Order: sequence, then C-alpha cells, then structure tokens
Amino acid sequence: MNLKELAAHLNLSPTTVSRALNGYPEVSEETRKRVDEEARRFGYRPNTHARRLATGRAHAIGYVLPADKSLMIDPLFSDFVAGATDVYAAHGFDVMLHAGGQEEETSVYQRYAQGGTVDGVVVLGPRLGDPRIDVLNGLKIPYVVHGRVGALEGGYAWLDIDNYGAFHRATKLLVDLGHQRIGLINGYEDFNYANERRRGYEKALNERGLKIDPLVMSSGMMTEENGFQQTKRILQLANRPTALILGSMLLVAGAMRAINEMRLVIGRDVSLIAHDDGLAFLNASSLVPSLTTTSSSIRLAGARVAELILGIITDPKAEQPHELWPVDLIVRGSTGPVMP
Amino acid sequence: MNLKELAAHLNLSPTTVSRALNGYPEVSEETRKRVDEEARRFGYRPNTHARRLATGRAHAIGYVLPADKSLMIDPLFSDFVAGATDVYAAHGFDVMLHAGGQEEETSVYQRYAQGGTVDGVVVLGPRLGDPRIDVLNGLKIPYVVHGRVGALEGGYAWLDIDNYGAFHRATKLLVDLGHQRIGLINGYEDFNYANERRRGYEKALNERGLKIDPLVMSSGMMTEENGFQQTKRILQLANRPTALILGSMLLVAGAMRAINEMRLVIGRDVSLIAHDDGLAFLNASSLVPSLTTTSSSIRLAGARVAELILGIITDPKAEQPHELWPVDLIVRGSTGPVMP
DNA sequence: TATTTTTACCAAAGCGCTTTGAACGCCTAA
DNA sequence: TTAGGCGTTCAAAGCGCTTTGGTAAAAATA
Repeated sequence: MNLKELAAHLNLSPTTVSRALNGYPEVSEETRKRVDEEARRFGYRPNTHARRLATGRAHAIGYVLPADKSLMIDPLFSDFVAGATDVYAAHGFDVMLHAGGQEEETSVYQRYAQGGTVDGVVVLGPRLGDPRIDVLNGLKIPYVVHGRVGALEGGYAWLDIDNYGAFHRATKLLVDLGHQRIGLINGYEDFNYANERRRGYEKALNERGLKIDPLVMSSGMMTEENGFQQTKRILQLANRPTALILGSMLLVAGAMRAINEMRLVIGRDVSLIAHDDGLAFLNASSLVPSLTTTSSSIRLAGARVAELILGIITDPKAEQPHELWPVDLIVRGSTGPVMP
Repeated sequence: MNLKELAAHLNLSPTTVSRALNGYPEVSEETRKRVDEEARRFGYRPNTHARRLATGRAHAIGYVLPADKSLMIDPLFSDFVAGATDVYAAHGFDVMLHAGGQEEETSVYQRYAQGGTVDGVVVLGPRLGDPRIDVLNGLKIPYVVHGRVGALEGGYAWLDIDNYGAFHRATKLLVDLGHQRIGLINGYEDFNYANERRRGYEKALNERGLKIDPLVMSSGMMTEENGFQQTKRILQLANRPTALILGSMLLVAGAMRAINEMRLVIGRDVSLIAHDDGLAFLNASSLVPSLTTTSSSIRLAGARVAELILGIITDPKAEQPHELWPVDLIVRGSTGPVMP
C-alpha cells in the first residue's frame, strides 16, 4: 500500500495524508486521527527511497571500517555501533556499514557522499595525519571523528577519550607505588589513540625522572598472542620491569598467560594496568586478581558520536563539537607496591 | 552534478547517458566512451535514492543484531559482515545495520521490508523455533538465516556449519584418547548452534556407552569470566573430568586461567578442545600448548551468506539454498591421552 | 532503386513521496 | 454587506533516475 492508495481509501488527497502523517500543523485533529488509525490498520510505511528523493535527505549515516588488511576487524566495533543504534532509530536514521574489504577506504566515502547515500559519516580509527579528513572536507559531507587526527584539534568534529591523560595517570600511579621500570604494550602507534597513550606514559616517566627505555615498550596488534609474546619478552629482560601497562583488554589474556607461565604473581611480582573499553566478553573486575584499568565505555562513546553527527546534520552552522572525555582510573587488585 | 546536467553537457538525452552508464547495448561504442570519460571527469555518481525509486530495488541488505539485552553484542559479528562486504560492494549493494537497542527486533524487519529500505535480510543468531522466520515469511522479503532454526530445515534459506558433527567428532576424539568424563561448556542452548553442539556431544557419549552428566555441562555466556567460573566449577568436582569442550575461543582464556590456577597442565591433566571461529584476536594455534579446535571461518560464512542472499534476490524462483558446511577438527597440543 | 531491418538516439511517463501555491468555505471586523 | 483572515484541503510540480515506446538515419536486403 502506498500513499496514493491510502489517500484514495480515506477520500483525501495525498498531500493531506502526507501532512497528517508527518505532523504538520495545517491538518485538523479529526483528520489526523483518522489518517493515523487507517495507516496503522493497513500497516502503511512510506517508501524510504521516495521520501529520501523528495526530501533530499538520506536519513542514513555511514560507518566505514578500515580496509587495512594488516589489521583485524575490530571487535570493538559492534559495541561502538550498538550504542549508536537507539539514537539513530529514535530519529529515523539508518546505519550503513562498510567493513574492510578490497575497496579503497576513501572511495567508499566518495560513493556514500556523492551518491547521496548517507547524510554523514563517522570516521573510525583515525591515524596520525589521516588522509580521510581531507577527502571528507573535499566532499563537503558532515562527519564526526571518533578520536583525533594527531595534534590537529580544530577544523573537524571529534569525540575522543583522554588517552593521554589516562596513561599519564596510570603511569604515575605505578611510579607512586614505587615502580621504577614500567613496560608498555601498546597498539599500533600510527593510530592516534595509541600515540597519545605512549606520550602520556612517557610524560609521567619524565616528570618522575625515570628513563624511557624502548626495550620495555612495544607497539603492535591488540591480540592475545601479541600480549603473550610482548609480555614474555619484556619480563625476560635482564632488568625486569615490575609493572606493565596494556593498551587493551585483548592483550590482557595473553599477558596473564605469560605471567603465569613465568610463575610470577600479578600484583606482587608484576603490577598490571590495562585499558578497558567495557566489552562484555572480557571483564576486568572479575579477573583474579581483579584488574586495575583505565576505563571508558566505547558503547557510550558510540551513542554520543551518533548524537553529534545528527546535531551537525540538523544544524550545520552550529559550532563544531569537540568532546574530550575523561577516563576513569579504577584501581583494583592487579596493582601493588613494588616488592623490596 | 546530476544526470540531466551531464546529459546537457554532452549534448545527449538523459536516456542515452543513463544507458551508456549502465551498460545497455543500444549505445554506440563511441558515445559510451565519451559518456564514461566525462562522467569520470566530473565525478558524476547517480543519486542512490533516485535510482532506487526508479528501479524498485533498494540495493541494500539488512543485518539486525539480536536486541536481547541479556546478551552481549556479538564480537563475532564484525568478522561475519566483513566477509560479506566485498561481495556486496562488487554488486553495488549496501549493508544496513541495526545492532541491539530498544526497538523490537521484529519491528526493525518490518521497517526494513515494508519501507523498501532493503531487498533482503540476513538473520543472525537463530534460536530454536525463532519467531523471526514467521515474521519474515509474512513480510515476503528474501532472507537467509546464518544457522538453522531447530529441527526445521526446509521452508527457508540457510547456511550453517555442522555444529552437531563437529562436537560429535570432538567428543569421540577425546573418548578415543581414553577420556571417560568430559565436560562441556556451551553457549546458551536456546541458540540452535549451541543446542546442536550439545546433541553432538551427547550422541558421542551415548555411542561409547558413557554417561551424560549434567554436572559437567553448562550453558551460558561466551565470556572469559564464564569460561573461568565453569571450568573451575567442573574441575573441582569430586570425580574430576579429564577433558573439556568449549563452545568458543572467548571461553578459552578463562578456562586456561582456571586450569593454571588449579596447577593443572593442559594436554596432560586436562585435555581441551574449543570451537574456533577464526577471530584474529584470539589465535588457537599460538597458545601454549596450541589448542585443538573445531574450526570454521565465520568470515567465509559471512561472504557466502552474502552470495546466497544476492542469489535469491536475483532469481527468487531458484531453489532455496541450504548449505551445511563441514567443520574441521584440528588436532593440536591441548589434547592428549588420559593419564593413568 | 525500393523496402525492410538495424542502429543510435530521444521524449515523456513513472517510481512514491514532499512541498509549493492556490482554492474553498467559514468566521470576524469594518 | 463586503473585505480580509483563518483553517483545511487539494492539484500539480518536482526530486533524479530508469524505462517504455517511439523516430530518424544508416545499413542490409530484395
């Protein structure tokens, strides 16, 4: 059933029915009620594409996951977009997804933008000096970056968590507990978030007069295996670090495995702090010992990013949003004073 | 730039330009070349919605993740859809995503179908007697189920892996190694895949004349924590099982933690087999000892499901696809003969 | 050379909606 | 009594494409 048929059935013009359904004022209450009822009764739903063509709005937001084959598809992503779904549904927006694949990432944006497929896009996993910013600016399509692109903080809308501050505080906590040699197992540092984290970590070491030693640092994949390998490597160094900071819960399982294998005790022989995105399948507080974390819900971030992009679309002239979320440092059992 | 403008620029009618661009035969080679070139030069992209309205095809497939709040958003999903992306891109299809959220799952399908938003949907995580089948049949929209809905194997298109056979073989392997008491840590058994797995496991036990003991079985969340809890519970039973089968790699990290904590040795004191969906962040072969698994790439399944739904859309009268993929049993270091 | 077929193009209709501009009836103010 | 205003409704245009049903010109056939 389409608008015309519904209108015919109601002895009304398509104009009036359309207006009634879309809440315009120039329809009598009585008519509106009648229209609403019959529309519901027939299960009428306006054709998405007709509406989109007529209004010029796609009522859709595009999400493009990095195509980089060297990286796994991010298991955080589903949580990120899950947070956004309700926001979009409430506004009648759809989510368009393109995950990995052969196609050039930037050309996906072009398809989306120039074909009018989406009204805006969300940029995930920004790198330092990410070329997508320029591409999107050229396309003149609204977008929000989850994270930031290196030092550049203006000129584009973003929501980020305070990765720098989080790892700065985490490192300071360890130093205050007496740790002098602290390892860092980080994500790929051409991702801005990982870069920020390293800088926060280094800053804290500098402030406390501790040396930065590349030997106890690593930058790589957020996998169990890499967590295991790097933990083992670092803890086997001659001058063994007494604490480790990890960029993700995904690394933790591997790290714990390595530590167990070396017959060390977490919280005593080696303190552990990891960043926790709030994923359900890997819970920091239920580990033994429970894990000290820098915590920030990626789900909530997803929801907020959705609100931001909708805001930009609704009012393009409004001030560009820049949100830097503080990150909780939750101290649990995996951190302790250094043993004499 | 739109079709009309491009046509005007070329001194051609929109008709001809449209045909040239879409590869229809009634255009001279020379004209086609000219059109292609200019279209590229101006970066012309046909308006998605206009095309969709005119053709009546949405050129989009809908993916709806279960809204069930008790379940975490599936970290497997991104891999599943990542596999599909290339297939869709090659056919000019988009992916529409709705993940979790407040909205009734079935009502999302209604929106998608009745509004013509998508041409077909993929059903994820089917339960026993899943109501979505009826809803989708009522909506008369093409769909493919990833998995099956209980015993029902006809009347809908599906692609499934042989969960029953996989766990049957895995259990037999353990029995053949001498294990008499084998634990099962399963996913929620109202999901069909988990149900099948339990049945395969029980079948093998029955065949070998071993007792099925609910005490050494569990059905629940696929999380590290649950893996830890259940492993601990089961291995602390008076008559301790000598082997464990796990429904997911996500459970493995927890299981290994529990086993380590109990000072048992994997492959000697307790054999371990887990199902591996091929997720990059949790690699079975790199664990120590390497893990014996039932393996099936969820990414490949995602790609194939994409092909199937496109096939159905292209030719609705073709025979309904039913694909049951065999599952590899990869024997590695975590399984060994039972110790005397 | 006359006729049919083929080739290459075009005008116009239509997809299902929104929106502009106009009309109609009724009420109020002058 | 008439002009203006307001509340409701409608006809028609338009969004940007595809597709149907043509028509000329060129090529093939008789």
